Amino acid sequence: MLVYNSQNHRKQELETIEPDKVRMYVCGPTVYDQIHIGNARTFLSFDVIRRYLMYKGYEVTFAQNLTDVDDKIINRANEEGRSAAEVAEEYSAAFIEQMHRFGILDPDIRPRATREIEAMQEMIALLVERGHAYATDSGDVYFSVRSDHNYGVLSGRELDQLRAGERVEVNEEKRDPFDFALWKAAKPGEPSWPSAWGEGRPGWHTECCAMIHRYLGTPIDIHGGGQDLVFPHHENETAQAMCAWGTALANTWMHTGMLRVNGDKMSKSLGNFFTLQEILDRYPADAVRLLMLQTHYRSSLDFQTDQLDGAVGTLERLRTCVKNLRWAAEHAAAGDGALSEADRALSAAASDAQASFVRQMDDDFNTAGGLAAIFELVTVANRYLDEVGGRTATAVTLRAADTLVELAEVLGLTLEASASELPDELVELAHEHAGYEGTSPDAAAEALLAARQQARANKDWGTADAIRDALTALGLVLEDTAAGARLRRA
RNA sequence: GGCGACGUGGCCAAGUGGUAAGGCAGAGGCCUGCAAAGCCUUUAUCUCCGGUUCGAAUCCGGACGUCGCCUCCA
Repeated sequence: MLVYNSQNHRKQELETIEPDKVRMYVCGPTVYDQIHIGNARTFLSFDVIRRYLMYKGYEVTFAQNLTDVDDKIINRANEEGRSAAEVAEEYSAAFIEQMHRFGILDPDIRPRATREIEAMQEMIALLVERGHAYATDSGDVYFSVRSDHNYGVLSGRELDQLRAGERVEVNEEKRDPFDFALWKAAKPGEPSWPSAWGEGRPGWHTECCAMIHRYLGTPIDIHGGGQDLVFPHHENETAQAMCAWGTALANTWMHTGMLRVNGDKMSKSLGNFFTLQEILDRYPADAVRLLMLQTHYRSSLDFQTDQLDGAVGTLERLRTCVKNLRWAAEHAAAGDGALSEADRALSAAASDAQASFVRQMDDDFNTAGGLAAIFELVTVANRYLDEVGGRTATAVTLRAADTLVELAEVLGLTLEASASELPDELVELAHEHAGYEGTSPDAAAEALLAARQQARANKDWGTADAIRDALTALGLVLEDTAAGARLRRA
């Protein structure tokens, strides 16, 4: 399978360090606020990438950090008059909760910066020892970009070019304006840890690097993040790894495209800033997922809320198709076992969908193409149900349903909810309309459907519609199919 | 100023050399007592110009336009 490596701008055959194993790391959030849908898009992309690698049979070890000590956290804590640890804890929990809501699989390893101080200090000490970092009188430790002749390899930048149009941060202690902090001396009241360079805390670029080294070993197969992290974050990470351990940090760098909202860059000043929580409060997680996956992960994604309304219906179409297939298989008239031409066509379509899905996803995780493969099977399946009526071939029909469910699952989309129970109100309703005397909602439903069928047979449309309207009021949809009437949740 | 991405039907979006996937929305039709679900039909030569080629949305050059990064933003 081909994977685009943003370090050399090429799609390359994925060759893992260990056979059939993938070690991957994706930069997690700085936990100072609710994450927004731009963050969510990145995490979703890597969730699907991970799921697909597993689907292909790789044993994936996935690590993602929580940056729980940082300027932004400290600022927020100061504004709110509480400790940085409290702020970090609140938003760490919120992040994990929202990831669960969004259907993102938990990482195998979720290190937190504040618990990895020792590993970071070891790395910093090594960099100082090798002449790639230096401590200042203030107690900061900086990485010396000029000491690394490879600096810029990831982002394709050169220090001197950067300098041309760049305003320079005034800091007389730095040897070069682009030197970045590995360790920051603590100011009063800030969280800090003792070190050889005095009380302080780690710099952002240092965290990921040290955690990767400790938990996954370097190099890893895939390192991911948003495109905006290429420079300076990932550039700095790879520079540290190379200088500290003499190894690349990652063989493949993957970066997701930025998300915009209704045509504009998402920003608080424009008022188009959405948190994941807000969106998931308004729309089903799978609809958001479906919409995002219709765009390739490397493209910028214009997030439009009116498209989201459409995605809700699209998702329903997928689920309805699976339900209809299952229903048809259950209610199929017994046949002689021979497959008709239509049966064989459906069977072939299921195979084709599977093959096409893999072909698309093998090409740098083309989820839009993968979805197209799924929809093509949906269309064929619906046509099949339309044509054969009640004479479906059970095995073939179930296989089509299974294929849809399986492929969608690779994308993290759930097409079949666990069977939900019918509401108790049906009993009362059945008593009223059908003279039902029992207590089982299921039996009540059957009685109601039977009563309505009788009314329809008598052309008593008023009664038939009254029953259907009452069911609708309970959130149930009644559908008349070739094989009889059926109930489903709205 | 430097680095990079992109410009495909009303909207979104796949597609990197052989005559344009898919989704949403719209229109017409079919099925239905009416619905629901679904089916069928219907809308593009790919920003523009030039070049390479038997042949380009796809390669090269140019123009116009949009966007991202270069500020510890996924």
